[in-house]
Amino acid sequence: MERCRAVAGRSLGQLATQIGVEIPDDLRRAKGWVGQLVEAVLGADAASLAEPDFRTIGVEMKTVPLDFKGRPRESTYVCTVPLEQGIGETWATSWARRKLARVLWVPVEAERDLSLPERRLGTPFLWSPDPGQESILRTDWEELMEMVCLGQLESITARFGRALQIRPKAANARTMAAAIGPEGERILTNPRGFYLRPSFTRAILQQHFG
Amino acid sequence: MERCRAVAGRSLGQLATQIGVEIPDDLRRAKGWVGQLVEAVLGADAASLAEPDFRTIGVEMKTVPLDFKGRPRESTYVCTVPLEQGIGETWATSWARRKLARVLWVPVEAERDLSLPERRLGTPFLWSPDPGQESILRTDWEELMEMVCLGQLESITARFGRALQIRPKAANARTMAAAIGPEGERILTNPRGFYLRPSFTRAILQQHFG
DNA sequence: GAGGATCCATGCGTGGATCCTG
DNA sequence: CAGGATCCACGCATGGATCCTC
Repeated sequence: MERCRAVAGRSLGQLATQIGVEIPDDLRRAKGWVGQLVEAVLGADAASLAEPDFRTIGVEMKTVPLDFKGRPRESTYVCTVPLEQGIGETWATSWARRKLARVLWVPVEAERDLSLPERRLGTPFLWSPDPGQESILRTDWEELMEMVCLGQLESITARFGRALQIRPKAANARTMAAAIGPEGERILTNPRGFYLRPSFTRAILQQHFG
Repeated sequence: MERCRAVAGRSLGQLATQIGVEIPDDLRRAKGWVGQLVEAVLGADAASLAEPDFRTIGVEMKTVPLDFKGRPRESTYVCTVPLEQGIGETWATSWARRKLARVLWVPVEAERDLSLPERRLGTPFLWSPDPGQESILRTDWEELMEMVCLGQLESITARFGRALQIRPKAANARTMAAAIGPEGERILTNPRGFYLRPSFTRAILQQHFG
């Protein structure tokens, strides 16, 4: 948290210079660049720094791109959807719940007309779902995973789920992974991920910053 | 087979120059180099050439390093041992049998005092196990896999098996994979591979070249 | 605006085998 | 000598997310 206070208000340009990484022209070919930069600066795993590993303290870091009004511009990727192994799982044991149990949110300016180097970080903060939020997440997860397990994956769209949605997550639409089909058979389909809707993330930010 | 005739007798130096790859000083840091060179020259998968894929004709290629008397200097790696998934398998359905069903053997000079560029290829030839060889392989495989499935993997040494043996196959001894333990529990152990003993490979060469 | 599609970095497993010490 | 240990290349999956059309 000390390191978090130290980065609040700094620009991506300053941070990139500080750790000596090159800044891409834009994010089209480097979509995860901001997240990886911030991980490195804060000393998470992905950086090969001799710093404490966030996993060892059970904290997941997520950057959240903000528009000029401070609202999330994008959904937040959570984890991949278990397309075949989901049958024995429950919300309590799920990968999604573990990922969302303790999140370090890092707000980042992300208006398109703001160049990458001049975009600044907000103040990072730790969050865990309150009972109401956890209940919504659990309900969404259970409804979606029930469909997945019953072979109804193909009829799931991103419109399902109040807070948690399922969307494609792959290099491209030709990428295939095994899943359960309508008759219980094995089918090949595009890999999917769980994502948090911007409206949900927005509520978290409002809850914290008032 | 036409391409095979064309490479017989050529040196590794000639072949490397032909396809424009650099020759390492020795094989210590490039153990698979010879195999990958020959694959590329013959137009197998691994080469990104627009040539027929050996997999499409069901042929596995193996280089075999020879001493000055024409005897194999090393064992031949076949495939990894299924440490957890072996229970439902039989020799008939096994990965090892598929790999060994049709092999293109490529003899290569490999005396240590022969420099890499001057080592020459012998004449490659296609081989499939004859009934006697298949019987030996099947027996070895069945005995070894029975031990693996019964949780006796840790007591298997490279001394087991007439033709097919099990030895470590990993980056190093710290690499771990899941396997079945003595009480049927899940244990972590070093990954293993199936290998053909040099004596078996030697018999194949004698059978072919007389 | 948001659903569907896509992009890069990196770790891990497989496939190519040979090294090396008791 | 050969059993046990190791090394590189490369593909694929995961983790970091944003792009890009309706």
